[in-house]
Amino acid sequence: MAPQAYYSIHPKFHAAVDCIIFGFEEGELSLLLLQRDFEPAKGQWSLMGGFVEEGESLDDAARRVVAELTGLRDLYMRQVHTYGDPGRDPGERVLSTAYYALVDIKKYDHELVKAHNAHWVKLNEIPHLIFDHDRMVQDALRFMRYQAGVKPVGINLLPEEFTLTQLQTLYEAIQGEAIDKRNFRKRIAAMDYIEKTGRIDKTSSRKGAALYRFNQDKYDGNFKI
Amino acid sequence: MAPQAYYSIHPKFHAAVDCIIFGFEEGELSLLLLQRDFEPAKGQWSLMGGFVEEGESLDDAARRVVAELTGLRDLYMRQVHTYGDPGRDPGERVLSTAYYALVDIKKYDHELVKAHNAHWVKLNEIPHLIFDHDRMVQDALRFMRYQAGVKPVGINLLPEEFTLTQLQTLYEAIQGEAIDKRNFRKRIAAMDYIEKTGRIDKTSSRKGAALYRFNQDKYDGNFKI
DNA sequence: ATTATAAAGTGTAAATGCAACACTTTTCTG
DNA sequence: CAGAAAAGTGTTGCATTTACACTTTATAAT
Repeated sequence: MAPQAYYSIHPKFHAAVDCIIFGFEEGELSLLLLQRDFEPAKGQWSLMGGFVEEGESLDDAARRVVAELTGLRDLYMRQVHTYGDPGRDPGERVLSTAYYALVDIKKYDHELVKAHNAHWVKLNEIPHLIFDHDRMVQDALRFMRYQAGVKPVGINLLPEEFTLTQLQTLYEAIQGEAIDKRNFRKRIAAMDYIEKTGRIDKTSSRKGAALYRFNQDKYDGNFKI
Repeated sequence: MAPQAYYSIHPKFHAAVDCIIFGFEEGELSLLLLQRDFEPAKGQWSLMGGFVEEGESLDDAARRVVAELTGLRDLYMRQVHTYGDPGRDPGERVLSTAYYALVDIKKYDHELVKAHNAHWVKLNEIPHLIFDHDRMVQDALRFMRYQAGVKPVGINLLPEEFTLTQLQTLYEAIQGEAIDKRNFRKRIAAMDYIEKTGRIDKTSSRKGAALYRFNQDKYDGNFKI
């Protein structure tokens, strides 16, 4: 039996990635969703997705797809799950791998987003999405929440410098419940990898709030030895 | 543009599942691994895997593949991750989704396992595996450990009735560290869904140890209001 | 029959971590 | 200069977790 025969008796499938793109604004989490002006499912809402190309890894495909919509590279992205039920895409059979991405909502490319007819939609205002995208969003949200409870991934949703109030509001949005300010600041103070920059943000209060930044090196250092 | 054209300009890929099959014996976790007497990579060690067929979901493919090797159905299985780097399979490009399965090591079909040249290998004696299967095992182990810390999935590795010593030894194997007996039993006592059967196991002690069983209904009930 | 053995089974006290809680400071605006 | 609006700051009680050692029971050996 020729070496290739081992593979060729088996079917092949389209492979896609679908991206759950999280942003944070006005104290709430939002997703960047497409109001599709293209087939299939034209007119309906969906996640941003795309097919995996030859020679492209799944991770690369997900990064490309997010960059096509937002113009942003080097985002924090994680694979969530792969959805493979026959019939999940009513057109042809497609295996789709969901990724979530965290973006600083101040930074995306507005032109690209407009060109794709995409919109930031607050978490509790999300419309029904096509195919199994609703479930993808649920799974991604659960996974992102879990990860945010374990490591400081949420910081990817904020600008490089942020106030403690912003950070707290973010974590309240992620967890979906209020956090005590003093307990929160105590916890942050114990994280030496969240450090004061010395700069002051005057945009949101008269008194001004200290700006902080995430120090990746110090964070990595906590796990050595 | 014909509806199909949307899909057909994109490449298709082989889709496989690879299964990390956990068992528990002699106080240690083991994996059921193949010593391959077939191509590709004949002679090397690998996970049990198989291609996804037409009309078959990923979950179904994983269940089928595990059943082909063990004869067991209705196992506790969870998707871990999908591996899609080009070149991860040196033959042709294959996207592979890893699943872990938990089996009661007393119950598998010895004939089938022998026919596949598969062997139970203790976790700390696992040889190098082909392709990216080493990484799959690491990812599956981490995920299984996490899940075992959150819900009582480990019970799927034990017979239906088990002693508290067996259960403790299992959790020590999963966590990789010793647990205090009195604290462990206190915690179990607080779980009303782990209940005494009234039967006694005399095989491992002169005194005899009470047998317990997992009550799925009571467990589910704990989450209703 | 007695004793030795081997695992099962059992409670308390200290320490740590987590949650609850309210007022002062600062600066700008009117 | 008075008021507003957000930033910033410690302590105490409660709950959870950890540390820790002896008794009980049935069988096997003598």
